[in-house]
Amino acid sequence: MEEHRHITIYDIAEKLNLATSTISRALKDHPSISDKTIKKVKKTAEEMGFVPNTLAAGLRGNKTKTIGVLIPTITQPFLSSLISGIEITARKSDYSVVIMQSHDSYNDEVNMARSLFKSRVSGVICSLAMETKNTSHFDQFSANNVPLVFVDRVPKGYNTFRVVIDNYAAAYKAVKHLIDQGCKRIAHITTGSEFGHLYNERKRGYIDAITEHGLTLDDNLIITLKTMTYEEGVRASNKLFDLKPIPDGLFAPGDLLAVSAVQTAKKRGIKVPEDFAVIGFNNDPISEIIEPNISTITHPAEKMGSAAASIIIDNIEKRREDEAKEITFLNTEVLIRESSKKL
Amino acid sequence: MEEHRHITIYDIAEKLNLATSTISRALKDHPSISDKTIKKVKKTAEEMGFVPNTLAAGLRGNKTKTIGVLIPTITQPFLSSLISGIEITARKSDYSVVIMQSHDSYNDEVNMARSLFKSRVSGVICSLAMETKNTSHFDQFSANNVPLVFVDRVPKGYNTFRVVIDNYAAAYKAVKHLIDQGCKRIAHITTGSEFGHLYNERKRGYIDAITEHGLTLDDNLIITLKTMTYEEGVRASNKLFDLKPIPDGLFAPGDLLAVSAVQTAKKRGIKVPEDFAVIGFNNDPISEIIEPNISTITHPAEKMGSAAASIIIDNIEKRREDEAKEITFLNTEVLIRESSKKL
DNA sequence: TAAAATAATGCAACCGATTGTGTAAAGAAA
DNA sequence: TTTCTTTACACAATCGGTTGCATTATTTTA
Repeated sequence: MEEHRHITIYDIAEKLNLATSTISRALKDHPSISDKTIKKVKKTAEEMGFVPNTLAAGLRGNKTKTIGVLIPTITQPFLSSLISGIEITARKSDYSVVIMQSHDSYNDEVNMARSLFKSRVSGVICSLAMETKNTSHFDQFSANNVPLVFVDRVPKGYNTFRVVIDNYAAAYKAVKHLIDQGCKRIAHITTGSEFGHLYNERKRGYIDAITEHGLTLDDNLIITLKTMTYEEGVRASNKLFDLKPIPDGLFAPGDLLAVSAVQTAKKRGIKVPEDFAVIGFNNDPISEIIEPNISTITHPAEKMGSAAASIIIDNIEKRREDEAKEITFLNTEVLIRESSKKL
Repeated sequence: MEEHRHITIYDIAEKLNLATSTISRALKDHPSISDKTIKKVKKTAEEMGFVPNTLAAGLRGNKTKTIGVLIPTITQPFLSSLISGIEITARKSDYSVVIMQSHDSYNDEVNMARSLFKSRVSGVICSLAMETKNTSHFDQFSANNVPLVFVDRVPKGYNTFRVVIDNYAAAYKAVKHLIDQGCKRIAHITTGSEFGHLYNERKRGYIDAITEHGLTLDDNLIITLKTMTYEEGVRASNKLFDLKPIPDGLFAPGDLLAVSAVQTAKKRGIKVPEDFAVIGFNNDPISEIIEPNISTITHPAEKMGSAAASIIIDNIEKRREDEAKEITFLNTEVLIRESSKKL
């Protein structure tokens, strides 16, 4: 295991009595280099164990073939699938993926954005931290022509690419499904977030579905949580089950919450779905394992990651015009399983 | 959103009538620069919006402050927690983390290792692909003094850092616990892997615990699976439940398998833990949500990631001697929950 | 066969920060 | 005041590919 210096194109050039420019071009099949030379150079490079130095190339060309990913956390099924999609797509075009977790902290997000910028990433994919209200820390990317794609948790009124689902429509579909199953008093769990936010959109979908189908909106059936943890879900569920006539349905904007509701119901002897139908959101792995397994809304995490990565790459390679920062909507579907199937 | 060229130390140097070397040193508080100059330089850099170019620094110093992570997939709770630990620790020392997924493919792993090497990562953390028998594709790192840490799925007889748990001991403890609960015919699910592999170590622990406590080893109680999916787990469980006297306990080397067994048991009217006690492995989130919740072995994923990252960083910053490529063992504990509590 | 056109390769600047060495300026000791 | 130290900064090479332009070799056309 002796340490040996990296082989460079200079070494190859010297050995073959050629110029480094020729080596550089030969290695990437430049048309102005003869086939004979190309073959010879590649063979020698191989023999000498040449490994191109990405840094040098990146410095010269000011592009790093690296995508920065800035998300709240990677230990959530949705987000880890998202990254998986990004990574797979990036890799196909030989891009690397660097990950940073904001842990939903605004300050961390700001610092990490800076850090990504410093490392000259070729593009950035971001799902905003919960705390983030202001997105000016992303201006550095736009100002320097670094493609930026927001995914899932996107800012409003910021002119960049966005890859999202239609949260309003998805929520509407979910609630509509419960109504179709005969539910009359449908509860909802949400989180206090400003207008336009994903959870707010879902809430809007819930409200509209209720009112547009002749049901009455009951504020007592809407529980607002600060954090969407399992424990909080249990608290919320208990609150709902303490109501005089308990609700007969629940639209939870996340599967973990749905699970907590189902389990709390079971503990209190409330039958799911007969007495209490539940539909979640995301199609997390757990939703199909729990018993009864949970109806949910599919959330194409991996596809979203893939789409985001494609936008970045196409934009860099200029296969796509970068005039319009369009929004990409991906499809969601109602996945009916046991927890909501009354009929 | 006009595009503006990046500000460099040359720009600062020109503005202040100083040499770039002075700027460079001033920015990092070099002792040979006067405080006055340092202050002036930093202020100007700030004003001009200077962002250091990591690439240039990396090229010059041949170090990138980047840790490459090469793992089978990130969508497994254990591995995403591992990455989380790596990222958090790396970030504290201002290191970036690039992720690649081998998807348990040997070829992908080889290519990705190359790719990481090309991008001159400062260190590599790897959990081996299932397919991987041969680790020569990691020689390039050792040969060039790039610290390499294997985590969890580590190769045998390869002189690098390793961060692992004692799989043998953990399995032994798990089975011992079942025995303590009164189990006599304990089943085990495993996968066909060579000697020294993690699953094999767990199997060894299982076998020794059985034999050393006066129980008889029964080959029919050991099911070997190709892949450790939920569906395969159901198949394995059904096989076990088809035996004349069914086993009265199961040590599953993963929580998903344990869950599949518990649920299959319930479907067949077998009571858990009364008729069939189950203990899993990893302490995946699902294990404490499922009902009955599953006893398991804690697997300190995030700590392992943290430890691995620390080894890399300490090694680079030479805070640690890099002579001995020691093995770091992290603790595991038996987490007793409902699925195994007979007493 | 000379001139023109094309192909193949070389030269050298460049990307931006780092750092060993050299030098001028300022202060201390003689 | 002169000499010796420090202190503070400048010079210039370096990391390793990349690329515009110049030059030489080869082939085609006149």
